[in-house]
Amino acid sequence: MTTAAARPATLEDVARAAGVSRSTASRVIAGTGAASPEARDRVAAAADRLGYVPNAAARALVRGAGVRLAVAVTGTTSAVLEDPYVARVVAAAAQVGTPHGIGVSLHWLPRSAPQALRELAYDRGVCGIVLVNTTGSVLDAVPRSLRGRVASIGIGSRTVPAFDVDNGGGTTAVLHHLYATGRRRIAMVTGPRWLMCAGRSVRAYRQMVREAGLPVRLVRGDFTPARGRAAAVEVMERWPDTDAIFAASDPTALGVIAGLRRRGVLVPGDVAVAGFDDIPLAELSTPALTTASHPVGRIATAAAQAVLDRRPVPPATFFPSALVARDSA
Amino acid sequence: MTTAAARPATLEDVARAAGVSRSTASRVIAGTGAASPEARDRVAAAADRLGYVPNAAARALVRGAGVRLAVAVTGTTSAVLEDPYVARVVAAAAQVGTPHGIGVSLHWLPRSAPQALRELAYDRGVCGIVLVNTTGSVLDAVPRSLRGRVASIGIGSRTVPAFDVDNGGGTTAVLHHLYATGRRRIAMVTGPRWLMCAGRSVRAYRQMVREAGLPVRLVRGDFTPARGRAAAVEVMERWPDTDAIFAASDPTALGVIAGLRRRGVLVPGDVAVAGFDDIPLAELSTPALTTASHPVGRIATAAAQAVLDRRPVPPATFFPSALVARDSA
DNA sequence: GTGAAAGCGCTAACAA
DNA sequence: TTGTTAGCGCTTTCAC
Repeated sequence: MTTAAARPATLEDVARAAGVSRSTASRVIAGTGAASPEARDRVAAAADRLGYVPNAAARALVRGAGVRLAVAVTGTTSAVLEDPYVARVVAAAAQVGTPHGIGVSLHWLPRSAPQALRELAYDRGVCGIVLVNTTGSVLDAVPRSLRGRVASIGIGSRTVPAFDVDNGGGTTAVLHHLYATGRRRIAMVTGPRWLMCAGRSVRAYRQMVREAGLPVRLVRGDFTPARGRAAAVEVMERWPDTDAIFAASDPTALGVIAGLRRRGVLVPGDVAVAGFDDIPLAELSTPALTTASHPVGRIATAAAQAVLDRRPVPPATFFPSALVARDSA
Repeated sequence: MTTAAARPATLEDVARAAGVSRSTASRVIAGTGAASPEARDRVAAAADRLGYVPNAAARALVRGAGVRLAVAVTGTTSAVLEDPYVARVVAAAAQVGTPHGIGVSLHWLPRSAPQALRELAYDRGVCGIVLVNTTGSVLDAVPRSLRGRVASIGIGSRTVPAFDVDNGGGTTAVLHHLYATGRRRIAMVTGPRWLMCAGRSVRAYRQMVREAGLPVRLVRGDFTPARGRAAAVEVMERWPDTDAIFAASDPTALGVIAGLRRRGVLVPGDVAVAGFDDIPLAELSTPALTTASHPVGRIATAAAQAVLDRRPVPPATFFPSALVARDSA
C-alpha cells in the first residue's frame, strides 16, 4: 500500500522509518549483501508504506552504469527512424528496459559515417546499444569499450552478438512451397544491397534455384512497396514467362501485387506472389499474402535483454521463420 | 574531433584541460550562467578534444529531474503494448528524447487500476509522462505533482493537455465523401466504448446522419480486423440495404472488406468501405482503402516535446485529419 | 549483521 | 567573471 507524499520518498526516509541505517536499507532494497530477516522485513514494510521507488539516476551514477539503452539504426537518411519495423524494435526494447528503470533512445547512424557510434559509446548515460540494420563498417566502428553491452539485430561480429530471423530458412520454406505448387520460373525482389543480413535470403534463393535447376531471376529491391510495384513491371518485362515472384519483405510483395494487377496479371492465377515478414496486415490483403513469419518483437526483446542483463550469449541467435501459406501463392 | 579514451571524460577532465574550474566548465557546457568568451572557447575546445559527453544521470540527479519519459498506455490487458500504434508513439517519443539524453520507457496502465499511475509519478527517474488511450479515471488519477510534465494523446483535462487527431473533422470529411458519392444508408463500426477520444467520431457520425436525414446504424468495434470482419456480417444482417460502412480504424475497415467479400458483397460496388488512420498499407489493399489521415508521429512528437520542454501548451491541440480518397469508397 | 563515511559527476548558491 | 563549497540519492568499502 502506497501513501501519497508531497515529496517522493528517498532511501534515507525509508531507513529512518525502518529504524536502520541507510546502508542496511540499501542492501535490502537492492537485494545485495546480507541483512537480518528482521531488518529485511522492517525495511520492506517501510518502503512499501512510503511508496518508495529507487532513483534510477542516483543508482546509475554511483554504479557508473548508464541509464538508457540506445537503439542505433543504420540507414542512408534519418528517415529510417520512421520505419514501422524500427518502431517495433524500439517498443520492444522499451518494454524490456522498463523494469530496470532504463529508457530507450533512438539514434540514426548515417551509413556514410558509422563513427557516429563512438559518440554513443562515450556517453556515460548509455548503458548499452542495440544495433539495427547493421553493416560491416558499423561493426568495425564498435569500440572495445562497448564489449558486452552491445547487440545487433542483423549481422554480428566476433565482439557483437547477433540476433535475427533465420532469413535463409524462411526463404527456403517459401521457395519450396512455390516449387511444390508447380512454380518453375521464380523471380526474387531482394533487399537493399548494403544490408548484409538481407544477403542470407539471396543466398538461400540462389542455392534453391540452382539445386532445382531453375533460372536465376534477381531484381534489387529496398523493402518499400513503391519499389515492389516497379520491380513487378521490371520482372515481367525482362522475363515474361515468370510464374512466381518472391519479395524479401511484405510491403514490397504487396507492391508487387499492385504492380501486377495494374498490368492485368492475375495473382495467384498467372503469377504467385510471396513475401517475408508476416506483417499484421498480410492476412488482410487481397489475395491474402503468403509469407514467412518474422518474430520482430521476440528478436528485439532478446537483443535488449542480452545487453541489459550483460549475460553471455552465443555469437548468433537465429529465430525460426515459418511459412504462412495463404492465398497469393 | 574526438579522441578515443580509455575512460570517458568527465567535466573535471575538461575543466583541467581548459585550465578553468569545474563550475566554469559547467556553465559553458550547460549554456547557463556567464563566462568570458575566452573561457568559453577554451572549454569548448577541450570538451571537443576529449570527446566529452555530459553524464545524464549525474545531471538529472543534481537537478532533481528524471532521466526518462514514460509512455503509459491504458488498456484492458498488457497486450496493448504490442499495438503498432503504440510502437509509433514510443518511437516518436524516443526520437524527441534523444537530444535531451532522455530515454523512453513503456508502461501498461490497467484500465481497472488507473492508480498504477501513482507509482510512475513517484518514480524520480521519470521526468514526464505521455498518456495514451486516456480514460476519465486515468485522468482523475493524475497526481498534482505531475502537473506540467504530463500530456495525453487522446482526451485531456484541466491539468493534462491533450494532443490528438481531429477525429470529428476526419470523420465528417469521410462521411461527406460517402454522401457525395451517393451513399445514403451508412453504417459505422466504432471504437471501444471505454476509449473516450473515439467518442468524437461517433458524435460526428450522429450529427452528420441526423442533418442529412439518414438512418443511424452503429455497431461497436474495437479497432481490430477480426472485429471488422464480424461487424460487417452483423451490419449486413441487421440492415441488408446498407450501402456504405465507415470504420473508425483502418485495420477494422480492412476486416470489414474481408468480411464483406466472404459474403459475396462487392466493394465498392455494393457497399463502399472507408476507414480512419491511413496506415502505411491502406494504399496497398484491394481495393485501395479510402480513409482519413492520422499524423500519429507528429502528434506523439508534439506531446513528448510538450512534457520535455515544460513549455506551456493549450489545453487541447487537434491535428487535422484529411480525406484520402482511394478506391474502396 | 550493521553503521559511518566516502564519493559517483554534476549544478547551483555564494563569495571573492 | 570566476572559484569554492555543498549537496542530489544512492552504493560500497571498511570498521565495528
